[in-house]
Amino acid sequence: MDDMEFMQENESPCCAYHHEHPMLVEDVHLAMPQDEEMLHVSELFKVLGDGTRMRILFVLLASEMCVCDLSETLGMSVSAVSHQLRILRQAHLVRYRRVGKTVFYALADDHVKTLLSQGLDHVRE
Amino acid sequence: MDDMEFMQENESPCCAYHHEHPMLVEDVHLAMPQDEEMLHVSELFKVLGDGTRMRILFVLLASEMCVCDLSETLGMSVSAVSHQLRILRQAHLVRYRRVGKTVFYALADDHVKTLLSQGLDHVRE
DNA sequence: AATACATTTGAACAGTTGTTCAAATGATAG
DNA sequence: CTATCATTTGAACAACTGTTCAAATGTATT
Repeated sequence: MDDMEFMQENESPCCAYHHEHPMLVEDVHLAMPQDEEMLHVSELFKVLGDGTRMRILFVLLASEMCVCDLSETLGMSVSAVSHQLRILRQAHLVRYRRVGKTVFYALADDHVKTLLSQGLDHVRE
Repeated sequence: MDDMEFMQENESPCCAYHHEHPMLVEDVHLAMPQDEEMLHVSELFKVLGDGTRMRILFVLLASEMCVCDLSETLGMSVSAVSHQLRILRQAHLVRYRRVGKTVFYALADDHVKTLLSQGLDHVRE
């Protein structure tokens, strides 16, 4: 019955199991990363969460490539590919180097490879 | 000069480095996962790519929780949380169990924990 | 049954996203 | 400097997404 008292102290009890452990909600808040950091993580995944960008990354996993070859490999316009490369660049998922008029793109680092294979593992599980 | 001949055989050369290795585009296609599989991966990441869903997952990383406590912890309406839980369920990122009127949600498996910490690692790097 | 509770669902709306098309860079060669 | 090539950028548009609100489930209690 002490527990019931505890539960009624809270402003908005919402179910019989509300705050099963009375401090749970507060504890969870303390254990969680900061909101800002979680939002950064979700922004990273949002960039990975597009079919075109994912296909670009898997192409680059196989080989560094210039924009026009990417365009041909994916069967999309150069412009569409370039727009997506911009988003991948901003998320630090790819790096690029310029050689004359041509720009070659590649995966930024091994971290990206890990994310891709993690994703594959999950859907193949 | 043999290389140049090779390059000119291709229908749409697009830059001086087009098909630097003539078979590159074909090779890449062979090395890549099937399109359908890559799209599955991007759908997984798309689900992870939302701030609300990411916060839900980090709460559940700390503790299994009922919908109303999730709602309170996140400062959002029960309805909004439930809509997002549905999406997380469909992606097999969470599981749930019913106890009376209450429904408790938890992370589906350790695979999800790995994805979350991978994401954190990447943004903290 | 009737009521209350916890959650889910559907429709609607504003806000976001990806592609296309046309125009603008940046780089090289003549 | 002009022309050409590879890429980037901006604006516009249709398609999609997340929240809200109201109504509908499902579950236990009386």
